[in-house]
Amino acid sequence: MIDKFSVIPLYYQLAKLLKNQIRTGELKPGEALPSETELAEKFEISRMTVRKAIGELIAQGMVYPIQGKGTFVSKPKLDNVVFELDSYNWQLNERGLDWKTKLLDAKIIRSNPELKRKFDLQDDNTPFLYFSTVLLVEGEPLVYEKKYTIYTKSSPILETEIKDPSLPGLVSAHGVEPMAAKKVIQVSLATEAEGEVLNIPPESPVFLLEQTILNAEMRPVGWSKAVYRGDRYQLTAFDGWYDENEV
Amino acid sequence: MIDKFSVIPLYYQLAKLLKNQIRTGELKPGEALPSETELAEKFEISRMTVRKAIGELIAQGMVYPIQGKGTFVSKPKLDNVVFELDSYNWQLNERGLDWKTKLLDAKIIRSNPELKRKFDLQDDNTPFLYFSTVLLVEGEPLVYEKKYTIYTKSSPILETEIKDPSLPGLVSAHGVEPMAAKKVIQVSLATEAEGEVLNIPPESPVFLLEQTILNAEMRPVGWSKAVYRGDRYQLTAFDGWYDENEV
DNA sequence: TAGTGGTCTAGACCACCGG
DNA sequence: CGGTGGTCTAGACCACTAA
Repeated sequence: MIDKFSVIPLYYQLAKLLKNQIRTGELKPGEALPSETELAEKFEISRMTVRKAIGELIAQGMVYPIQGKGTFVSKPKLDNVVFELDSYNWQLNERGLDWKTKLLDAKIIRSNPELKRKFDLQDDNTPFLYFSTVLLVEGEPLVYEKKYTIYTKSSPILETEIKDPSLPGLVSAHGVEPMAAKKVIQVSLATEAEGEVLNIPPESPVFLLEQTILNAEMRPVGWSKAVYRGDRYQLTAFDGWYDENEV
Repeated sequence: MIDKFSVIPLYYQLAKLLKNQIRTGELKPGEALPSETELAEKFEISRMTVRKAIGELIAQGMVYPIQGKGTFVSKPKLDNVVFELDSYNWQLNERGLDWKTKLLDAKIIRSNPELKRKFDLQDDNTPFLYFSTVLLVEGEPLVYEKKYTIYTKSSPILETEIKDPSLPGLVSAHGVEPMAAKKVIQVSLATEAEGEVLNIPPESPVFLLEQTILNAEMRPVGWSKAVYRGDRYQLTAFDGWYDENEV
């Protein structure tokens, strides 16, 4: 079952073997795997190698260990709700589509109550750098985004800031290293202005993506609100036990 | 720096130490970690223990190894787009909220073109089990769902099928073990009927979650379409480097 | 050639669980 | 108490990289 002279690592062979047993139902959810010692003896490999193999399964959530009892097969938990924003965005470069980010506006603005709240600030005079952009794919507007960062430098707006229009890029262009990001997606209806920019009727359903960039101290240093056309974007999730090398 | 007599595992102490160095900027993105041998000598622990510590960082995406060169600090990739469906759903049991799933309809139906397509079927006579439910939280309707599974058993609809109204639960109640699930989220506007069930005006923005359950052979065995109230649900994502024990 | 990470071994002791 | 997984060691050989 395991080829000790193969170039494929032993732990990898064993992991694949166990995964197959689980996927075919030879090992059913709730059942225990053979103990590490048993597996080591059966395949004539060291226990550490067995542990590395089982570690792979644990990392993938297919089994869970209980100290003093054994390692058990989990049920596929299909109630996971981890989604990826399916869009042209990720495939833009891969697909070779014609896309560009068009700059609509860029200016320095004073604080306002909403920004004060979003950035968790006390004073009222913090200047912000404001950008608004549209993502055009094949000439069609798909995303309308308004971005705000704290304006620390007193230098003029630079070319480089416009070249990387992503919010993390914008923040780091200002010398602040982004360390974390929080995003919230909601549904909404396009306003008149948004509809005009995105070339869709007002009241059309859209995704609303609010993004907050945090620095190492977990303080907000960037914030943006993006409107995604509902007719062009969707979120997808795929969960379960399957062999990545097969699918 | 590392307490060899602590109850805390050495690999865990070392992992935490390295994480801190990265988060504080002592080790910057692109820089190499000390080699495994160096770390082992410096802290007077075995190389295998060092490797286990670094393995944690690799799993978290904070560093990446290159054979023959070293292990390097990655940049925080904040363009990740992995969202969790934030809802009362997960907190229902934890929060002790009053919730229940109300069964609106349950019957056996014949195939139709849409189901034929979704289940990738040839013949036209496959019977389906159809359920429609509403999730009520604190008496308020939040989710309206229509579920379909292939009706294999000729037995009547059982109590147990109604007790676990989740789609995977429904499928497994029919003797088919669900192994994978595909979900797609879109935005939409509530229809007249949906608005009535959810107690919102028609044309309100809603999340539309389409779910397909697959068996071990990756064939569809369950399908559902759920309407989530847009004013009560949102998706959230949090990416970056932070210590899970601090946040 | 020297240094790196990748794999593997054959032990050891421990904490935990069940009978 | 014996069996389980959790940690740790001190070696070994390998493939890969760079000088």
